[in-house]
Amino acid sequence: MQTRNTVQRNAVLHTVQAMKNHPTAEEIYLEISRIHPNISRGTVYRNLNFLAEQGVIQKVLIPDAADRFDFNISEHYHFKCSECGRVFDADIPYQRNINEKVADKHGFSVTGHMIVFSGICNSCK
Amino acid sequence: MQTRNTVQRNAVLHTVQAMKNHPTAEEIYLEISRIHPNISRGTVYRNLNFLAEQGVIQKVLIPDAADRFDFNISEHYHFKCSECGRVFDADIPYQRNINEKVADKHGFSVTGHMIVFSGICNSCK
DNA sequence: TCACTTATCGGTAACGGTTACTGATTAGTT
DNA sequence: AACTAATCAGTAACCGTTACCGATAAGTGA
Repeated sequence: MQTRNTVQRNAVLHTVQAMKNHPTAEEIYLEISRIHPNISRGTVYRNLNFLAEQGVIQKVLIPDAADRFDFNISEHYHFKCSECGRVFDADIPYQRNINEKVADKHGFSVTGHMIVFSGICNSCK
Repeated sequence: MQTRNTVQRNAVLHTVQAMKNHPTAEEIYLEISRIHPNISRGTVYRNLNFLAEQGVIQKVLIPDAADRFDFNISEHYHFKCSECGRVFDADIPYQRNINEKVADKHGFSVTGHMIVFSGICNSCK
């Protein structure tokens, strides 16, 4: 199956790369709509998942909230403000060793982990 | 506001404490239905949230899946099998220090964090 | 022991976020 | 330029969960 370079797909990619605030699919849709008023939510969702699948962007799963999308595809963690709901990067080193600890303890084959911190962000306190 | 000791609330509590597999609300509902066939899903959800709010049980948020409920209210981590979707405890020490690292780095007031490991469980590999 | 109040109930509708379906387009090949 | 199938816009359906409603029953106080 060949993949195509559509204006919609490019718009989704460039919008994610331009928005550096871990936007939700809806926020990305609203942003793109300003330039492509006819784009469909379904198209945005489809391409976000496609691009994340390809590894060009990253899908960030936030508990109890809509998924976020990140131009930064490196392994890193996030902080969610319980007041305003905004998501920020948590710049601490990736804890690669804890994967092995869990693997050793339980025998699972551990492929990765995610960490989400919670608390109050600077502008909320 | 007084709180009441209803048969439904007790059934929800005891069922969570009896099921040690991080059940979802639906699984708890199905289990209780065997003894209380008329209980409503809404009642199960309401009481699960109530009991979690009280700290009697723990709500475990799993990305991209239904919430789980845990009789074990201590701080601990979880592993989700990407094959069968089951959730297991990940018995490694609670990393209390990383909260401070994030707080120091960003200035946020960090109240906690969650870690979810992913990979393949023993019965799936 | 019996009202009385109101927390909680069962049943169902609505919600938010996301995916699946449809027939119509359109990108990339030949 | 013609062709084919990936992708589109639009909309319906999905899943997990919460909100609503009139009915029920748990705990008080007389």
